Amino acid sequence: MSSEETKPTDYIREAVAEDLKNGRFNYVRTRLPPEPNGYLHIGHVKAFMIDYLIAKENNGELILRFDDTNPTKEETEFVDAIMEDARWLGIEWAKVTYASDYFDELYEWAKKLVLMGKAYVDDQTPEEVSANRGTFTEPGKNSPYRDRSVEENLDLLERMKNGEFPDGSRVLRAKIDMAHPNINMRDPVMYRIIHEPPHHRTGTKWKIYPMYDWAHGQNDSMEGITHSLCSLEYRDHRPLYEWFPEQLGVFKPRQIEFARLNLNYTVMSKRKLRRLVEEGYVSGWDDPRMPTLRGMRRRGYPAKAIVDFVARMGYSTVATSNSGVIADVSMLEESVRDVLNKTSLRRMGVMKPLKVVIDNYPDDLVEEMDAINNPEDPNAGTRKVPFSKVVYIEQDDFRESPPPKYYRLFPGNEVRLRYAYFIKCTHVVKNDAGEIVEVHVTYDPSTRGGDAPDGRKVKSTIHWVSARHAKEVEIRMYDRLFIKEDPEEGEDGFIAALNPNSLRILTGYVEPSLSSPETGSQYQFERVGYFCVDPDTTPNKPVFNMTVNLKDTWAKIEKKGK
RNA sequence: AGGGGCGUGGUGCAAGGGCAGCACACCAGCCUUUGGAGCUGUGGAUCUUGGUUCGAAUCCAGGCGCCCCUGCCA
Repeated sequence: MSSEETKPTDYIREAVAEDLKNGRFNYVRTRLPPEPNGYLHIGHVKAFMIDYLIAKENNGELILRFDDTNPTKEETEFVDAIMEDARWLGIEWAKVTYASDYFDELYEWAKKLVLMGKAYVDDQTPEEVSANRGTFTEPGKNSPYRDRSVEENLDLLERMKNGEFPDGSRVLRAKIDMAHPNINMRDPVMYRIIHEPPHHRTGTKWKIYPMYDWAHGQNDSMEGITHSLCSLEYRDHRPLYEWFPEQLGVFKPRQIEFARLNLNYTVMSKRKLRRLVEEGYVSGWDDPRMPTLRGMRRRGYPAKAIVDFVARMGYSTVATSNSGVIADVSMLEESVRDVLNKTSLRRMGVMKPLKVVIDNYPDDLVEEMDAINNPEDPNAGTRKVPFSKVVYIEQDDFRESPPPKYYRLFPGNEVRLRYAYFIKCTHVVKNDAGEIVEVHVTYDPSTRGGDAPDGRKVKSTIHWVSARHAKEVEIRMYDRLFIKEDPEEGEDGFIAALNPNSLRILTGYVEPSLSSPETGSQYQFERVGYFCVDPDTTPNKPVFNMTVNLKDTWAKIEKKGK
């Protein structure tokens, strides 16, 4: 119906449609192959969404298959975490499988290859294997064990499997072409020996484990995956991906690659994220500054915003950096604002309080002002906000001597306190250090609610909180984690590029309707930004995370003036 | 250097022989009880050289540039 509903199209969807049309496949099945060794981050979402959507749009199904082929790296805890994050995004799958489910069958297929003379056991040391692989410009050398008899290969492979040989002593290799210009085709390793630790699912049953190229493609085939979507760096593996099922005479899925998603001002590599956590630069994997889904969720990014962002980004085969593309975080932030603007309840909260005394307001009077909960959503209704003689306003909303184009409060100027009254500044009170501690104003009683009966206008409306009704809260203001657009460059460079001000903790005041907020709930603090209630909240002390600020036109003007 | 991939405003994507368009960013204005939201408008791009063609971002050739590949990681 609306233009938003027009189906996005791209070369991947086109390829799938074509395969269906010309009969290469008569159904669609995709797979999500995360390795359970880390938490999901925004970069993963791109792959998750295309796999999910391609299946969904074609009435097909998605299989979530954990790629657990290396017991030295994988942990069960990540299996649950990955599923939880994927569900949060709204991804649905037909079933969950594990590469390890297919270890037996895969082993049979390997023996078949040995029988065909297409695979052999190599006794070279890892160093020899590496040295004999050749270089980009020189061909590799055949292993001296390359032409063993089928019987010997079968026997050795069986004994490898049974744990008769130590780690690293032998591997099973595909027999392809040691002179192939594509290094992946130079007799790639299929199985290596790993005794410890036990596998998280198969325990100590296996002493050999399949390599990615051997396991992944064959698992795709076994599961009847039609479209195996992966990132650009696997382009070079495609000949091998196709070679195995070709030899075996089994079902051949189609692999299609796309550019990975990176964001500027952040790092995405597992290793670097881990360092941030382990060395305490952030509070954990769910630190609101992390590009992990857990971090973004805690920060208050709606799943929909992340999904929208990735959809807006599109798919391509452009490789700007690290097999992918570097998106501008402002696009993500705009998606977040887009969603939150429509859904968030408005509240008033003061981040950096400045005391304002309304000299002509009765000392003990308290009035209840009507405030709109969400101008974007009439159904959200209104609420009462208490008003009294002393209020807090934002320090930024007052200047003793206003710069050009400053419309807010300054001596002699009249502004509106949102939903309350017009006030006019008369004078300020300073402490010994010369800092302004109180601003004195008078109010116009006829402007209750915020409109002047005489029709006069004010150029500015500012937010406020009644001092005696205010609830003190902790406010965590976030900024980008890194000061450099590309902190990835260099090994240690990213630590040096950390933004020292990525977290600032403030003590602010919020209106009483927020005195015991529910963890996870989201609000817009008017004129400031979107905030969500952090799990660190206690009944005594609510903690708010700034999800994203509102666009700040004044800040822009001011910056330009300097 | 060998193989593979890719070059469209600042960023991310469209257009696939026929007026280079969208989103974000940027700039100007309108509107406003959020300097928010919304609305209107401006500026800015086809890596380069040559070829094919009435016509090229698109097809061809050369050049240049960027990304990936020499794990018993995925």
